Amino acid sequence: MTHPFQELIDHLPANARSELSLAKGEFLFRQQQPAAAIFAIISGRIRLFRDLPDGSSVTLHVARSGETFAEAALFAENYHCHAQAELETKVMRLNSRPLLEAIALHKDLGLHLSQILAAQVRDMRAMLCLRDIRSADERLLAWLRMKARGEQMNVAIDRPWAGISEELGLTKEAVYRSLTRLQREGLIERADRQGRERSEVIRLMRRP
Amino acid sequence: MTHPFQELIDHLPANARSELSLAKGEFLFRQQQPAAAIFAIISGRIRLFRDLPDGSSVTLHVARSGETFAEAALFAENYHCHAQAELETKVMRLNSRPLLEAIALHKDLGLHLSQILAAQVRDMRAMLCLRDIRSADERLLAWLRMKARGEQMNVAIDRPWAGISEELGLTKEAVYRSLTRLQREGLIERADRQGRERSEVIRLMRRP
DNA sequence: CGATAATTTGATCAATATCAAATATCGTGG
DNA sequence: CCACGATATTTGATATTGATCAAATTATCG
Repeated sequence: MTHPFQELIDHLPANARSELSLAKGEFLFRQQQPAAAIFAIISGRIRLFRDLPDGSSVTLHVARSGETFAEAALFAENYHCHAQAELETKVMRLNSRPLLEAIALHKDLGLHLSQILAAQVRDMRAMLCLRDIRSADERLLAWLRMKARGEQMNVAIDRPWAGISEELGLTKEAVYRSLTRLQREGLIERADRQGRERSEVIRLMRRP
Repeated sequence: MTHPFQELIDHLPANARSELSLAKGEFLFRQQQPAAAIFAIISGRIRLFRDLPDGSSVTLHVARSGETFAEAALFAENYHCHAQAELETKVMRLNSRPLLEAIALHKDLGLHLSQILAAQVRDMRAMLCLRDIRSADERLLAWLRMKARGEQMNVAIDRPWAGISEELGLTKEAVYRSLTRLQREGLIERADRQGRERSEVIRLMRRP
């Protein structure tokens, strides 16, 4: 798995990064603790949440395999939330200090970091936009359109629909049913279903 | 209105920025057109959407007053979507060239840009997280908790609930009803309702 | 004071969540 | 290669909730 940060990582001294393993329930860092690194998930899942003065807490993010998190910690004195492993989890740790030094030295890196973050902003805005679509069919269709590549408007589905459903903010049942409806209405075609590559391709049909 | 980009803007030569007025329906830029600037909305609303090979289109974002957009255009050859004013709209335009030059010169600016973007990423992740909460009451409560400041857990509401409802992905009716339910259950208190400052304060009650 | 926008309450409906269960597929070890 | 368990996909029945449409009330601003 190659992270968006890969190029940054490659320009860092070896001692700037390390790999950590966390048991389920273990904390990667705690709210208030001095911020010293940002992270990328290799495998597993980390929940970020904040304790509030009234004793309650709010979840701010659940980071999954391949994702980075705590980027804002680069610019903060302390972490503003807890990071707890929800599963046995492996993360890559990038120390702020050498990262900032590398950026100061090599100004392309700073821009590159901005580029990575700008892409994330763009993608997340699109996901938020999707969430504004109330109808399951329309939301799924919009998601497929965003993912579609090429003149053919094909979308390769490379992971279980259950995960995609979560991303869409729908239950898996709702998504499966939408898929059948969209297919029945001729808006999509499903192919390669049986392939041993455990992958499926959705083709969007020309029909604005 | 002070943008997050303000500090960046202050470090730019005057000719790097300009203010544009768009009529309702007018395009700020078009998909495929060479990318030459990023923008911040002064007033009005801009919809970003992409045309797809099959003739359909998807909305990627609706940027509102105070927001910036097209940041990724800094790093792209061409715009990857259209930007169209949904209302009469004023935007601040920041030309990519001088912006990139200023960053190359003054490396703090690059970091500062990263910082702005990292904050946006953090905030948007939190908003996405909110959307995963299905119950209107819970979602609103979580939003209030995120916004709450200080030991007192007060939230200043400085704009109509209709706008907040949209941000939450709920209708205004749903939000008003949630507010009364939460109040009835003693989870929140509403104060300063009548104030001529047209603002209201929600106080979260200690009750984890 | 009148006009406009914001807040509130009500009734109804449609859609998705939920719970349950059947079928299909995949991966693995024998 | 096959059997078996785990995971993924699919379909069904039902309930809940928020969307929608409507309308009343209240606040805000000239």
